Amino acid sequence: MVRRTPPAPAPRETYHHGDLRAALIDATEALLAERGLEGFSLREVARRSGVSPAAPAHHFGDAHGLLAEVARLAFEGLTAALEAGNARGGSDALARLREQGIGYVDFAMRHPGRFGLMFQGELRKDTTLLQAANGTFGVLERGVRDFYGVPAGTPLSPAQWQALLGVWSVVHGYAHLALAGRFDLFAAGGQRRQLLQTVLPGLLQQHLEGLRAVAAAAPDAPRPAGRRRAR
Amino acid sequence: MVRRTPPAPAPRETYHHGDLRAALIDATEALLAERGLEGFSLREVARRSGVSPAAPAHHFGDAHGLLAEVARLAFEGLTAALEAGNARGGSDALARLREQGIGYVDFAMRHPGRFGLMFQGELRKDTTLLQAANGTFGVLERGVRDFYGVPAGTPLSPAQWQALLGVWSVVHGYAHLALAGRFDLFAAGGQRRQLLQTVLPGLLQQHLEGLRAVAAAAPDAPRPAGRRRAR
DNA sequence: TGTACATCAGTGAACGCGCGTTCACTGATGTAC
DNA sequence: TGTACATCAGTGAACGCGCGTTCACTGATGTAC
Repeated sequence: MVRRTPPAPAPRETYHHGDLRAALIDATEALLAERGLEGFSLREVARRSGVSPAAPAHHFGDAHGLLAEVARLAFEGLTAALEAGNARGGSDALARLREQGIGYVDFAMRHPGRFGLMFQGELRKDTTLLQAANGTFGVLERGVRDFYGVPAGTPLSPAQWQALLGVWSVVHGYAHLALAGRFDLFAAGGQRRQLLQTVLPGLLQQHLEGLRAVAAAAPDAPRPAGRRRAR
Repeated sequence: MVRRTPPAPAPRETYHHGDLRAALIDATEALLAERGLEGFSLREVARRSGVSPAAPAHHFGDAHGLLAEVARLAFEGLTAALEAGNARGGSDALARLREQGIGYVDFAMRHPGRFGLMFQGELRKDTTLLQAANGTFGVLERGVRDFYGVPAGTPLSPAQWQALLGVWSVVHGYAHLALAGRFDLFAAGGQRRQLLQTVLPGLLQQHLEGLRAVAAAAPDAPRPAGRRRAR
């Protein structure tokens, strides 16, 4: 919608780019992070990659193809971040879930362009991306199952659904508000990274302890998981 | 980015529209809800309002002016929703905070176009809108102060900051995920409204009870608020 | 109640622009022999 | 090791399109007298 003067394109010495595919993806992520999906354009991405507007077609077909690939990388990356968090949590189920949550927010902060794309745009209708999404959020679900000791296949109780949606909501909301700059009121610039590192873990820990109390009290959640092996 | 054939414009009998200003705002919200900010165009809004592309300029100056007005309404509406929730909560500080949270999510579900606009786009640089945002989220902050019995002016303790960011995150994340269709895995179509009505209150209640426990334990939070008059 | 006229709200054609995509092309790379 | 040639990766001009905004205009409304 808004017009801007394009930044100077980077001239190139060789005819072939070398790694245009990766450059286009990087430029897309940067552009999305700067201007959001409404500021995205294939020509601008080509410009930033120092390449003619027709070049991207050789790698991604069309604009949708490029965005779909960035979205695919987003789900792949978030899945990896959640699984790494889970591993980092060690032998305590609550710690594993907490570290998944920290991984979720950390991924969003490191890849704002990718993260935003997962939750907006028409890519939501793409069935392969829907499957990727299910895979990603399935890691969180397994974390909650792990926490409550509910094996795959067994349906979750209402209180356990509530726990899953709650953990997801709290980390997602934190990430989205932080990226939208809504925490800037409380901490400007460099302080924000510190906010992430100090406030979030405590906040999550507290939230999760609430889940443990519920698990202990609820008749439909047979046992709070306590200490078990990491997956 | 994507081109679509425009829906048939609604023809009009009279030369003057009657209430074009309101019609443009409604059309903008609907368009934002359908296609997001990247699908917004002033011409499409004019088309849907059955009016020539030049007509909106008489009411809003330019495209930015129209979006800014919708954003202003968004902050005004969310402020009202939070305050109504607070009043609905009655004499219990925890209930007041919980009802604020339910109001937050309910507003988002009823006005997806407005809600999205508050957290994306370049309107974030507009200083009057920033003030409106501070006013809106200040209601949440007052709710937390109320809960912990911390008068305005007194700085919040770290644990109380954590509580504020946590409540905000959980309701915001819930709203954003629900609007992004990410809960569709668990509940399709009509069930989603039910999900809102049953899962969210329990989830919030549980989260808030965690905050109460912290308040009772932490030395920097002098007293859990218990029962006090609603503001 | 009627009339002159200022003001307001909308028209529709026109403008220049950036966009996505196409096309015939060309430079560079790699492979078969 | 050298050469012919297919394949690959990028060019740049061109296309048609929808966009936001402008402009001179006109129909409708409301107000002064």
